[in-house]
Amino acid sequence: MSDGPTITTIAQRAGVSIASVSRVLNGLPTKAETERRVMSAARELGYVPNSVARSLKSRRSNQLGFAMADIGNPVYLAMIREIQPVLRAAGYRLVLHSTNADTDDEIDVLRGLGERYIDGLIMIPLRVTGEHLKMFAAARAPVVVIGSVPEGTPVDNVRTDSREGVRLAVEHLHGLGRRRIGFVNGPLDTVPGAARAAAYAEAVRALGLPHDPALAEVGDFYRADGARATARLLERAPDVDALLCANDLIALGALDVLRREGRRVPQDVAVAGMDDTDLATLAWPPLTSVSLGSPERGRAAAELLLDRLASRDREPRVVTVEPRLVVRASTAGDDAPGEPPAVDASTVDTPARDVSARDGSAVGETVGDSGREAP
Amino acid sequence: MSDGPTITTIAQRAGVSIASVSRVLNGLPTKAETERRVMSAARELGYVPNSVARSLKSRRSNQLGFAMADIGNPVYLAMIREIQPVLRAAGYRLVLHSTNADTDDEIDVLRGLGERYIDGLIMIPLRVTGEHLKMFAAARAPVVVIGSVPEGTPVDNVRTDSREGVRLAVEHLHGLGRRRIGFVNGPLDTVPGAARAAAYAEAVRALGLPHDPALAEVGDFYRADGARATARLLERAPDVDALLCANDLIALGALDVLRREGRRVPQDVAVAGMDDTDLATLAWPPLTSVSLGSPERGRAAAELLLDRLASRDREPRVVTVEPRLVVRASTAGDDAPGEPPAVDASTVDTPARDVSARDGSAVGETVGDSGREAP
DNA sequence: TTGTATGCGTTATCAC
DNA sequence: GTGATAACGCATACAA
Repeated sequence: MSDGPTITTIAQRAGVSIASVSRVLNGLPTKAETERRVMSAARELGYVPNSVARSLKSRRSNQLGFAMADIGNPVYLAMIREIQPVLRAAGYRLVLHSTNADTDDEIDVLRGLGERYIDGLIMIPLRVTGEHLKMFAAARAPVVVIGSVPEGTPVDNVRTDSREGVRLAVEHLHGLGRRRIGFVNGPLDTVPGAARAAAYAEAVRALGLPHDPALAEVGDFYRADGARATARLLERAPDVDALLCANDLIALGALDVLRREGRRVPQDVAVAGMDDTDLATLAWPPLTSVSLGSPERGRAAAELLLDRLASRDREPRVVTVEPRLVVRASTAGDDAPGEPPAVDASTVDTPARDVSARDGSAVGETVGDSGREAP
Repeated sequence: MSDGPTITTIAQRAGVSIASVSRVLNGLPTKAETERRVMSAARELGYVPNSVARSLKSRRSNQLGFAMADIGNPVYLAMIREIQPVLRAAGYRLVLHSTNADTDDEIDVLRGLGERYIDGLIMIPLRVTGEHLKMFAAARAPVVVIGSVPEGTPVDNVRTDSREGVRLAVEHLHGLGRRRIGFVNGPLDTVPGAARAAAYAEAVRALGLPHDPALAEVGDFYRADGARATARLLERAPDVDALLCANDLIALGALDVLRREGRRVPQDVAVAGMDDTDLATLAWPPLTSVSLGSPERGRAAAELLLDRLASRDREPRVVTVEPRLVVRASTAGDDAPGEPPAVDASTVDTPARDVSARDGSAVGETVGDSGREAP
């Protein structure tokens, strides 16, 4: 319960100076006898170096931050799963920031870089404002942004081509003979929302389908919002035969509504999501989804950040992850283990894929034999 | 790009001493003129206080840790979603530790408390060894354990009664007329694995069902392992008419296998999981699951930790969260929105529940503070 | 090889 | 009120 031992404590106990203690602890050349005495004193005292003091001296916190809108979103989770081990292997701890997609919160996190409690940051802003750009430029530590930023922004950047992703999905649905392809989007003032809206319009036009505003609906990137938006869309355009959803959560909401209304998926309405999260394989029917390479983006971001920390003064880099279409039963239409239709530039996922390979559950709980609580 | 301004920089610029700067910055009484000059200098320089130096002085890092086996597990995710906002509201940052259920890693994290980079820790050990107990006793910062620990362990503790949870599920299945109730468990050398195995045996015995070892199978707490274990069980006991799975991931694996083998759920085999994660509402059919109150446990742990930080020298507390049975179609058998069978001490979940609402779930509050342990 | 002394950026305790 | 100055715990340049 005492106030943890310091190198001073050790020095006294070993009868040497604190400098010697520090040297031994850092593996610098020392006389064997000194080393022995220091080490045994340290062991006896249960010495653990104070990382705060060390950080103050070294100007490195050995911590890196990850800031996203909401930990609950499986997309971010997929990224964290990749990011964490990479950073950890490099000796960094991970500090989590949930910003609620709030711009002020994000700016605060960026300003927080000045506090020096993290050596760098991976951030996923849903909206990129002028203030963001100002903070990126003034950032006091390396920042890697996942998502698109304007050319010339002085940050490393990992992006995906969601326009191409939308095109893959729309063409897939079109290739299945669908002609009334609806789009359920998230907020248009977000980067992905705006990009996907534009991409949808473009893809539809490229296929020569008539432009019908009734086919596009906006909600938010959550399941319940997706359900509501889908309901509105169905009311306005009852003849839709396909739905592209701007992410998997929205698609789940769409499935909820379609089931409730008795429309068969995919026979009556084919449904596709985006992000290809674990949810896609869990949904029923399994959800066709555009993979935007979330794990890859997470890993790439982590590696960019580590590279940047190793050499500060190189040009900002941009890594682009190609989208892939992963076809499942929600559009393929065939439950039998036969071959789903071949799709250009796409990948076909096996239903047996273990989406939760790394998930170990079994959270602690009351021990069996002593399950009784003390009264 | 320069090396961030410090109070010294400000002092020079404002023509005052660093002490005055510190006072102004901390809102201590100062002459208006001094305050004005300091503030404007600080603003012009874009000063941000160095949290490391501040921590060294104050001996507080304003960071708290959360250590679990794997961030990818939806159970832990549910907890983090509750923990993060609570800690944040109290001014703490969250440092994440993924231990891979490795005892050595867990011990390392506990030892890390000596490094003072976190002021406290919430930990979920899958196995509790003697070394754990030793480290709990020697911990240099408050620790809250989610999961059971032996009586008298000097940590605050949040637990759930999974014995009762297993009983609820088994009785529910029995109440549906099932008499060949199988159990697919995780490793028996884990705390939850051991507890649930014992609870299953006891529940079956209490119902007067014959003890049949063929009905219990052990795998691991993952979907793929659950599938394999279920396959083995089905081969050994083809006549099972119900399956209780030790967590939701295992249950998903069981559903995979049952579907593959053409057994209808729940008509041929009723399936229930445990943990009531988001996965349960996504599965098809929606999965009956024993809620062990993960969000509540997370929140309770966070609050216990904050309380402890506020007053170090009170008795360790134990919070127990009561399990609830959440009945869905995988056992209720009826897809129509009719009334599922009434179950004692249970809750019926609506299919429309939004699993991604940030404020987690419509789960009712069942935190039962069992009060202090008898010392 | 070892010890002394200094600084990392703050806060806090003194005198003035 | 304000300004030197001493910690906080560690690493290191320099002297011995």
